Amino acid sequence: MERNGGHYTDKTRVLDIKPLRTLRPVFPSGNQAPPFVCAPPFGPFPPGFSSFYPFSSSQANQHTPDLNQAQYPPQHQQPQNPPPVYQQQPPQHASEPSLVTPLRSFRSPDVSNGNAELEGSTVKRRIPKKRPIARPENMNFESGINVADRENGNRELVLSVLMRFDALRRRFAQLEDAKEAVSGIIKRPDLKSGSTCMGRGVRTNTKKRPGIVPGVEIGDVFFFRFEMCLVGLHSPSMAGIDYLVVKGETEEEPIATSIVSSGYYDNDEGNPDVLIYTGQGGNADKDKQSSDQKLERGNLALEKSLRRDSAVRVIRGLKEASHNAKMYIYDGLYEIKESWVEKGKSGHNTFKYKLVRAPGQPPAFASWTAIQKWKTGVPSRQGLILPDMTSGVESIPVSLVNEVDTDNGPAYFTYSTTVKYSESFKLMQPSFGCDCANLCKPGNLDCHCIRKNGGDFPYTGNGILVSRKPMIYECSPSCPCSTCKNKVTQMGVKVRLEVFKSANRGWGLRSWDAIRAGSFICIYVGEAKDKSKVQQTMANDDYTFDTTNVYNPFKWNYEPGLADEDACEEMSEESEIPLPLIISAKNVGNVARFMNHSCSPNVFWQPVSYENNSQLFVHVAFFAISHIPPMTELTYDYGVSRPSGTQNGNPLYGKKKCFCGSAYCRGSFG
DNA sequence: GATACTTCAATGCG
DNA sequence: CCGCATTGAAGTAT
Repeated sequence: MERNGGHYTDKTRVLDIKPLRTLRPVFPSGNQAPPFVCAPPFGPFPPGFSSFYPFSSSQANQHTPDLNQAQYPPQHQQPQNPPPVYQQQPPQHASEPSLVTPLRSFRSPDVSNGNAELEGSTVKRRIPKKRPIARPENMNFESGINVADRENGNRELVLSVLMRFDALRRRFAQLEDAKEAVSGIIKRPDLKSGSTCMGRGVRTNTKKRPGIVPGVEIGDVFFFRFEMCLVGLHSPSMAGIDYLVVKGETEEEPIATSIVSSGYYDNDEGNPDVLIYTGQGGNADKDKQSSDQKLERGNLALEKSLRRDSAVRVIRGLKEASHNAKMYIYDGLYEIKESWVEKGKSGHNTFKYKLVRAPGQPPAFASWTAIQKWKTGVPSRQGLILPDMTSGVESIPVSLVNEVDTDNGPAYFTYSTTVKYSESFKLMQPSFGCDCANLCKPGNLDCHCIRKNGGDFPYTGNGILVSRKPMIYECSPSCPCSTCKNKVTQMGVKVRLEVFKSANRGWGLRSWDAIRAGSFICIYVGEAKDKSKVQQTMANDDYTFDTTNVYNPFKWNYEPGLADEDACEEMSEESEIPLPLIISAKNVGNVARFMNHSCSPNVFWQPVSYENNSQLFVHVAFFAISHIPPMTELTYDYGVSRPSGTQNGNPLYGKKKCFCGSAYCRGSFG
């Protein structure tokens, strides 16, 4: 039950800066990509690292020691006056050619080997394929998860399993999308990925148990039933009741461990701590009439749990009214208070169970219901300063909220959704889009834009990024493919965000909506400049994104050893930008300027380029690393600025003290 | 151990 | 945007 706010490392020791463990230059020479060794794919997570921290400000305040802000001013903060005025800037169009001066060129893509190379990028990132064809008989796949950890997990492992599942699922979805409908085999990428992970031992908490599951935290969100199977939260792939047979006084009897409430039956919306749950079975099937439910299996288990006062885990299935997003949120332990039999809609008997949430648990489902109400405006969000700090520039409002002190907003800046390019970014060469008629179909290798991505369509059908890459090429506004899905980062923010005052790190960014792994969040807006032509002091400003920083590499993509197709070669995931780019959001920016640093981030940045008016632009786009529960602060790794030329393999230290609170905190950043 | 059965999934089609 | 049919895999029961 310990959330990250409750357990801080001793910040007085921050001065004693540790070496940055796995830091590597972002442009390593040679083929040094580490072989996959089954470490957690995205930097280790501390066992208690966390997730859902709804209404965190008040809770955090209770537990957070004074972190001596006078001595270590929070990152990112500008002088607080004058009062905030969020002047909006009209969307920038091609009518301002002098401002929209593009980047230097890319070499025309080398389509022959399916790999677009950037000019000025001297390092060829392709890693020679060493793996044999990934067939079960000649594969020697090891999950890297030992027997003990597979039985009883931990936070790090749970997050790792979820990431590996979803990376594989996205890849299967990508492969399916690319096939013609006739030969498409992978109709259910979730099942395919899930059963692959099961078979290869990419799972944890296989020991079934009632109560707490190690590494799974209240408020965790899931988007597929299989995700809950793999981490041992709820093992049936479809059924709603999970149970376990234990020794009773006289004979063996089942007790319930967890239930999924999909909202299929009517739920009492009144009190989020109470759940009336309907037993299983009795439903009409294609060759079966509906019938009375029987006191067996899950129904019997719930009855026995009631007798034994044994609490069950409850997972709430949620459907957001606005769009079709279905998801699950783990809402902790409930006690079964009573049971009865009731006539269902079909006139047959159904079992009913009244469950009441155990006290003392952090809110999860209750927070979600509260957020749904905020969206209607009644009651309004507590601590609201501005309902939309973008003044309508974003299609979805961005709230400005302060629940911790009297600060009424960050310093003045101009909100914009488009990057301003300075004169120094002249394209040396024109660039071309594709000539697809209506939309660019995945798998269509005649599409120039798809070929620039190495033959892969970078996003799944619902706009989720499949893999990290040195560069993503999107279709451009001037491509004729008007309804094309390869324009994800050009369509603006799609999640309901809020800028909030954090307890110890100034303003931060978080989302009212749950965010799926791989979802686009926003781009980094500001004034883009060639760093080599800018004074050093400018580059050191707060509110600056610097692509030349040294970033901690991490593994996010699917593992070729898990995908059962042989064509995959392991590509570098690390970003590759053709010139030292800095983006200053000091005067002009968007929500990205409020995202804080963390050494265990939940967001990564990815270079994305697309052409406009025959000129190529590079953007820094942010995507979710893992599923992010509502109200969890969004953070990315700021990296460490590179001292000019004097690196010599010595560990690099950031200039700012880090307050991310992660057990894997490097101590500094920036 | 094989195999049948159960199951509040997820998708795509009309 | 929906209702419906289709396909589905783990775990349990036989």
